[in-house]
Amino acid sequence: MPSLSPARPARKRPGRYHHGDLRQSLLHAAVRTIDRQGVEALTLRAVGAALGVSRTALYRHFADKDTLLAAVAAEGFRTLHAALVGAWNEAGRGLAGLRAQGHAYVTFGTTHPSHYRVMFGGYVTRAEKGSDLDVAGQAAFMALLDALVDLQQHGLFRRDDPMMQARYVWGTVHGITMLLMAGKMGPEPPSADALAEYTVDRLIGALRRV
Amino acid sequence: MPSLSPARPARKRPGRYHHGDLRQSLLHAAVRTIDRQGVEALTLRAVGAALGVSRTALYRHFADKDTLLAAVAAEGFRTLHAALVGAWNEAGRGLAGLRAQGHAYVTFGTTHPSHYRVMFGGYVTRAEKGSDLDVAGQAAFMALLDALVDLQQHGLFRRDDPMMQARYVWGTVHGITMLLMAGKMGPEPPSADALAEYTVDRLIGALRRV
DNA sequence: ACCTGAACACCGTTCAAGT
DNA sequence: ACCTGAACACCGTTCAAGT
Repeated sequence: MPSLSPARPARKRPGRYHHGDLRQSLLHAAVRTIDRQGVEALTLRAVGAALGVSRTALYRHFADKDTLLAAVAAEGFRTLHAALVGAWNEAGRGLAGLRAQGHAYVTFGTTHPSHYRVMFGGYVTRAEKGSDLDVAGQAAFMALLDALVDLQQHGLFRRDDPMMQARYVWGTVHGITMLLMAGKMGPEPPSADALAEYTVDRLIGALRRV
Repeated sequence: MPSLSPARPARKRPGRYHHGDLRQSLLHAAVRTIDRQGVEALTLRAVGAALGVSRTALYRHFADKDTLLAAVAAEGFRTLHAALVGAWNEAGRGLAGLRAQGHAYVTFGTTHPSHYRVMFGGYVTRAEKGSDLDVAGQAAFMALLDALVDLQQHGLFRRDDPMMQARYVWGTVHGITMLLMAGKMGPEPPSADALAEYTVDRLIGALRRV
């Protein structure tokens, strides 16, 4: 599982010419900046400066700012995917597995709000089909879809179109997570856990075999 | 119901000194630009130019760009509020009323994607309590909350915390709307109406009195 | 291959000055 | 009260040049 709050990436030693693994360092530096100051505040100049590298060095590794953000989003989806698969298996699959996925999803969002906003905030405008980002996003979605199919096959969930079920569940946890992060859950918002608990309860009620 | 796609706002007559209702015109010009080119592409310079006015004239009416966007978001919430109240009443309240609200919500988002993104995309960073934006957002939320309380009182919905129910329902339709708008509903996404229909069906199933 | 520094075409915002 | 024009401190991106 890729780390989302990496240790400080190495600065270039002033004398040396090559940085080393600049691409990976650029990614980490961008993530750090976003985590601390938000997506809007991210400037390529600051990223370069944090690594002791010129502001144009980045263009050797990313076509532009959008591509850098796409890489951040892809990393986020990979981490989310790992969290969902882990939750499902560690909870022993079944209804408990889906509950665990629901909690894992909300927790991922609230503990990595900046990553989450890059993933879903529309900052990445060109998500080409087959791209790293596209593949990572699909994989995360599949972790949920697989769980729902499993529940259907065990006769626990209603047997309608699994894709439609997955869209519904994903939309629900996504919306809850977004509103919670945006502070739009009212003046005295419930905790992330309480909200996730209520959400999972209702979701299961909505999809249970009748 | 305030219009979200206003007619072209009047340009200043070159000779004249005063523009007239500049504040309203600025707002309309901003909305037009956002609808056509997205939030990222909105520049104060372009807004001024569209009205035949200097780019700093805006600062007489809005403290800064953030305040302008907050006004756009507030206008969006007022329109959404009107749509939700209208849907509820025109459908004759009850379960049909809630179904209509669900459709109205998704329709509002998909037909005004740019507005929707300003409202929920985190572009407005300072939503002060008691501000125009805050009040408009609360009012829209109340339209949903009122509907749920009504359904509870008629014995149709389970009698748990109405606020929690409202958060859940809002989160669900919000998430569905966002993912649909962002093109994250898969390679062959269902129509907005089909998605809204499925969503409303499941929501009612989740909240029905047992 | 990889990095640099100057340059270009943009931004939001401030401010003294005009009417 | 309302608007202007120049100026300031920023951006992302390009490109010829260096190692």
